[in-house]
Amino acid sequence: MPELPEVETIANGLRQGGSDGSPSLIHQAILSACVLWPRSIAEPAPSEFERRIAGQVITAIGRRAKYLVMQLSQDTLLIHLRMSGNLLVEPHNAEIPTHHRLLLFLQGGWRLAFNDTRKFGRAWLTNQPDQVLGRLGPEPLDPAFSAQEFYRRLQASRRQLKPLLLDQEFIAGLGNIYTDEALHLSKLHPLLTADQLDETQAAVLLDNIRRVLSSGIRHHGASIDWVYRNGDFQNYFLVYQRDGQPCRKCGATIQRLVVGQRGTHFCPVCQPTPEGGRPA
DNA sequence: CACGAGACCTGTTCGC
DNA sequence: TGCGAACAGGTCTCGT
Repeated sequence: MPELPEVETIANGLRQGGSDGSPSLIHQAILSACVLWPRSIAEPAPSEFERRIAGQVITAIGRRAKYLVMQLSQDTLLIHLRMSGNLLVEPHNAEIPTHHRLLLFLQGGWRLAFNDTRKFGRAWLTNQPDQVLGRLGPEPLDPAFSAQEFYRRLQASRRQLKPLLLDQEFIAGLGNIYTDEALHLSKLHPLLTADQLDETQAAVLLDNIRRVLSSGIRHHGASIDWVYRNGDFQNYFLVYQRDGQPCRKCGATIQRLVVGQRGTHFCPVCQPTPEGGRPA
């Protein structure tokens, strides 16, 4: 489910508290933890995770790329939601749903639950978060990340734009939805290679990456199926999962192809096939 | 270096 | 209705 805007929305919700009366998690103490699916804990071992997190206080909640970052009094708790993860604040004694993988029991009768149907998500409890986050590329919404720097990085690669933008070491936080949307707004075919872009196209692409991410955040993310249903950005998709439907810009039929084993959606008229490329 | 396939998982949807 | 295939917001590892 979650790309950058969805994780940002979740982090904001945990920081601010919910409309259902659930509290902000800032300054809350974690009384105890219960690991329900051991492989959801990347490090340390589940038993040590439970022992070590107990008694720590949540001091800050933020996001880096698609990672939720919870600063605790001694350690940092990192959570990556991967395909189907979600975080929920619930009454501590509520019935435990099937796909809950980790529970953190808090003061005041509440618990933080990590729910993850497909079990791809992971949590790290560490005092060296950079060992997990260190390889990530630039944060796209960071104003210090310049168009010139983005162009320089594109020039250094011969990879196709779609898989390159999904590579978290190249730029951190984009996923399948926002990549397809940003390429469409930029009128760039997903199979163009990075070094084919000129400086102007690079600047336009970065601008549109920021535009779709900001719009996604403004709409509290996208809710496509049963997983995460807080946002409505899905109502504004221009290409993602719109194959067979008319392009909202030109009326041509949106196409789908598979690139790097990911469904890829684009308008064949707005985003013409690159020179020498294979037609879609 | 770049790419493709397979793993990791469960659930929903689609075609016959 | 049943049943298998295809597909899903992500990332890692291995082979070519």
